[in-house]
Amino acid sequence: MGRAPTKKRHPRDAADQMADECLAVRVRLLNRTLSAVYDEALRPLGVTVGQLNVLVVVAKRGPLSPGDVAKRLHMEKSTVSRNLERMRGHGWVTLSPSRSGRGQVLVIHAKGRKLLERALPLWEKAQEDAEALLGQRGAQSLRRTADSVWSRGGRG
Amino acid sequence: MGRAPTKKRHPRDAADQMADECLAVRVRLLNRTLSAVYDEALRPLGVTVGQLNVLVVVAKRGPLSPGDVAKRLHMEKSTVSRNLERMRGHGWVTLSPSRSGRGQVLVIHAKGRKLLERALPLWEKAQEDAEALLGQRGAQSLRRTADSVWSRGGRG
DNA sequence: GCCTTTAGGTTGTATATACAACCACATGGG
DNA sequence: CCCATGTGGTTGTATATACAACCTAAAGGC
Repeated sequence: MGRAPTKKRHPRDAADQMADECLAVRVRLLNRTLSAVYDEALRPLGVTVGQLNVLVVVAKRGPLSPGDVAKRLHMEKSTVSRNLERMRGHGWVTLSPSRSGRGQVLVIHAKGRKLLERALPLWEKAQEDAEALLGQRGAQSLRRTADSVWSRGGRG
Repeated sequence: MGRAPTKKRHPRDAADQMADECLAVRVRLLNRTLSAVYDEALRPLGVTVGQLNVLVVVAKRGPLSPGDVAKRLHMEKSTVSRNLERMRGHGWVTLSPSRSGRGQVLVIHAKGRKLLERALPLWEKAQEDAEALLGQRGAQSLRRTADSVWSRGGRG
């Protein structure tokens, strides 16, 4: 057994290949890193960047259903359901049964709008930090890429 | 200067600005989307892409401590601790007290190497799908950006 | 008008993640 | 030697996420 057995000739080890190329490990790293930047900035307001993003959708798209939020953000309906549960607890949004047909409607509340206003400067700071971290090009490309995935999946 | 009406009022709503520019909502979207692609592909093996990524680090970097894994992947030590707990349960790695000094050492097991081998083709399929989703340029830029963040943070 | 189908939401379970508090022990000072 | 300190890991708690199972009520078929 002095020498490397024939099997030894993997052009590259599975581990090497995944480490060098895997897109998942990279997007997950960026997710952790950037989410931490925003969450830290927003902490004084007691809101997370994920919740803020949902709030933005509700604010912009007027009365809409939880299912619509899920579609727009490509999230599981159960995830949205539980996020909204917390947000309703804070009084940022209300959920009421739809008058017309089935389903329910979300509406942003005064408290929610207030939060958006107060969050803006903190968000801007985080956004700057994030941009510095990614670099102009990285940031721009991230936006372009995400927006393309978005429209394919039907951001509408 | 020309004319665009004096935007005396909110130049743009807070919600509009965040929706149009926020990097966090975008990286989070990509994370959900890509992780789903890989997790679905890997499901037959009962491993998640996050676990696979940790396993790759252990495989490549030989015996190393949980803390080293955390540093390398920019994860919380507690997160790593619990991920490893599950992976140890599957027998993919072992954790033993370090002979020299303090701390512990992780080693990949035969089962773990086997898993890497079996995962490779499934991972390749997922990687192709992911690349198709992002586009060549998006994928390349994601790799470049993540790798730069990585080295700054000290991937070494 | 009933009954079946199905869409929209919630609940159960599990992983991933992070912050804070804690614990255990190796190390270093005296 | 023994104690003080600091590092590495685990545990407690909370959010984010997803899949599967379930529930309820609207829609449709007949």
